[in-house]
Amino acid sequence: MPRKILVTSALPYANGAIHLGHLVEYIQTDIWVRFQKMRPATEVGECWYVCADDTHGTPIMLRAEKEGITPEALIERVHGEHSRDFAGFHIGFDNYHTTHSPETRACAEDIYGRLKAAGLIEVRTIEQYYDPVKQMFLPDRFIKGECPKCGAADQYGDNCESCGAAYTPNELKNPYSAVSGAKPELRNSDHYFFRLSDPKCQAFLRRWTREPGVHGNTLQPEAANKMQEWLGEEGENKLTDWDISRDAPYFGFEIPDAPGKYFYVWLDAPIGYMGSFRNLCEKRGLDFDEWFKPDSTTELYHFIGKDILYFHALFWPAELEHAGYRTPTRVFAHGFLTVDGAKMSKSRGTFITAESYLRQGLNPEWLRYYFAAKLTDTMEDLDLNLDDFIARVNSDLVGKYVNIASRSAGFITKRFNGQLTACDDTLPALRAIAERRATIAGLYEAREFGKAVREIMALTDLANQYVDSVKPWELAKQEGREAELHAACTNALNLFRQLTILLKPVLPALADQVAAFLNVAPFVWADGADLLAAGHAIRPYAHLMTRVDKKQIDALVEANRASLAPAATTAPAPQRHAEHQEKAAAASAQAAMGDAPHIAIDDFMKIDLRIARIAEAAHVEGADKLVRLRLDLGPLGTRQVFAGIKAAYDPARLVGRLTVMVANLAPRKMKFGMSEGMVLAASDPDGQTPGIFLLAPDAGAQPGMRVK
RNA sequence: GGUGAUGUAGCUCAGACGGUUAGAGCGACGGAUUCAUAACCCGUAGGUCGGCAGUUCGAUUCUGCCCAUCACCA
Repeated sequence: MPRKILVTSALPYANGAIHLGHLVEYIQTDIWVRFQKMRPATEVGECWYVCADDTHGTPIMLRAEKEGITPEALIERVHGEHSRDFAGFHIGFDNYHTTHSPETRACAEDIYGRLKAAGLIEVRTIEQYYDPVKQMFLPDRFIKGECPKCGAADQYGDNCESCGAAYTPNELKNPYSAVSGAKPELRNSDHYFFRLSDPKCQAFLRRWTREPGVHGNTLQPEAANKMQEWLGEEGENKLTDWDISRDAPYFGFEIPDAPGKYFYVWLDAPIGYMGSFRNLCEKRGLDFDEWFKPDSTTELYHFIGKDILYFHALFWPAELEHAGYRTPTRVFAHGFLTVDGAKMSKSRGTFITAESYLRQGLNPEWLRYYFAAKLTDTMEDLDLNLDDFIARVNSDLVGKYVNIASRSAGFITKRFNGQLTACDDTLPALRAIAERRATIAGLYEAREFGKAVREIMALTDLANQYVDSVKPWELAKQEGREAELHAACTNALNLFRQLTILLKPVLPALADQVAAFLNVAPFVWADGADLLAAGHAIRPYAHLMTRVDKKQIDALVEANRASLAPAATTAPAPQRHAEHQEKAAAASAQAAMGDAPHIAIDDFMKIDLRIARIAEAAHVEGADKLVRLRLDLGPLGTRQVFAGIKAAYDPARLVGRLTVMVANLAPRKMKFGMSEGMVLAASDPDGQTPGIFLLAPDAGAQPGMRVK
């Protein structure tokens, strides 16, 4: 029976631009889907690729408000932007829908209803902070205050970034709303929970996460390990119930039997896959139930980033299972993108948007090829090294692959009227390709694109070696060797055609150009079994791909560096999914509020800042971030201080340095000993610019001097 | 803080159920060539396989600890 395959990529949040980090996933998925679609119909009967914009939640609501438009208008605009960007990179969705759709609403209500009928929905009253000015309940991320453990100011409602303590928002001291700045009030509210802690959910997940499956394990080994951590040991019941409702005002779907309550954005995001597919079914006359009934023989694959494994490997399969639907066949998690070895950074210009890449005139297939060359089936991060990118694309794609056509087509056109002769099917290079085709297909299927590309490039080298061995340019100068020249160039073009078929999942547009140049129909995988017939006429060769110019990359980086300067408010958030967006939106809401209120000089004078000489510095065994310092304050004696600067400073290099410390901070007992003060260091609160920078006085300052 | 993953030539990455000389591509260097938007072909140099300790006849490959990077959870 031919396989029937449904594939999804994670839904991008409708609150920001598509960037290169997103594209890793869409390109990975698209390559896999295009490979499946090239397979013979006897093997893969149908393959559908659906996605949608993730449109709900507080961040969308607040963003729209700030822009002075309705959420609907915002998400419609962003849908247009996202669709344009994806099309630009040849992401071939069969349907790109939105979660704010009748189909997704119907699916969400249906799943909710079935879970409720199964006894897995529970209503509980929870106490939550309410913003009296904004008249809304505040998500944890939108509440800030002082850490109950260490007293650090401006910490989020869930954990302290200063000391790492975890707590609930109710424990924060002097809380304030990150939206309005108002002092929030605790109010009761009924919330709806999905009872993930129910024994049947636990049992199901324990089984599902380890399922071998007909088509392979549901999860990659590393991901399965991760799940073990969340599930805990047998009988440990570590899972807790999941709060799936939010109070009005909220942009989303109102829960059917609960006025004023809305489905939490993360509930309807995965359901958006279903909604998008249901919409496709209506357009194409497909049978939705065949794909989603519990015993469906169709295959369902989700490509996701490793950050959202939690939602796709716990909540989502549990929801589907207990609502009486099929569960995902497999979930494929990939790693994150770094640029030149570091997180994408706006200040360095490596936070590159899809739009800017295309607008600078860079070829999208360069990036598709580069990502393909580095993609594996694991969750490892992937590095876009810009110099490597230039070298790899220029060398592999232009220098090796395209060059084969470029160096042989001219002779065919000029000397043989565009007509080919018979291809030598005993050619070793051709044989090698025939031999490796099945292996390469297996690598595509297994999402080992890097290995597939390496195989294909080795074959490409063989093709160039062949051309070099027959030396068409010499044959061309000799009388009576026309037949040899004709055969050599015909062979080379056949090799080129074969390689193009192998590369088509990665380079779909280029492959279509090649098909047009060779005057044949668009390629499918099975075309690799044939050769071009003698007498077949090709079209004149036009260069297929230009080289990357370093200047283009420099311009791209420059464009992205400049674009964020004007307003932090419109810059896209670094993370893409709702959960993270809340934090990002809260941060920008905070920034928009303006500076903290002034303090009096007396307040400042309370802080006893002193020049200190670092007398000793040592690693703290077992601590991730701390360095133990012994500070010499001259006449004031010495102090032991633990400083969270390990990431940026090697203790050996600190000894002897002068810095500034808070000398009258209350001593604090830490796991590793007493900390009797605090050294001053600068860092970017948003974490966009990495690094910690210790303060240092100008020459002449002496230990113990007061700083004011 | 806990957990999972990663750390191999200048760069990007393979690989090794532990076993004589650790691989590829790019880059560098040398040669050859000129059909091809200087591409291609042949060759050379480059690594104490993150650090320390242990298991072993033998470890880069196994174990432990440490360091660094990434992610998630709390």
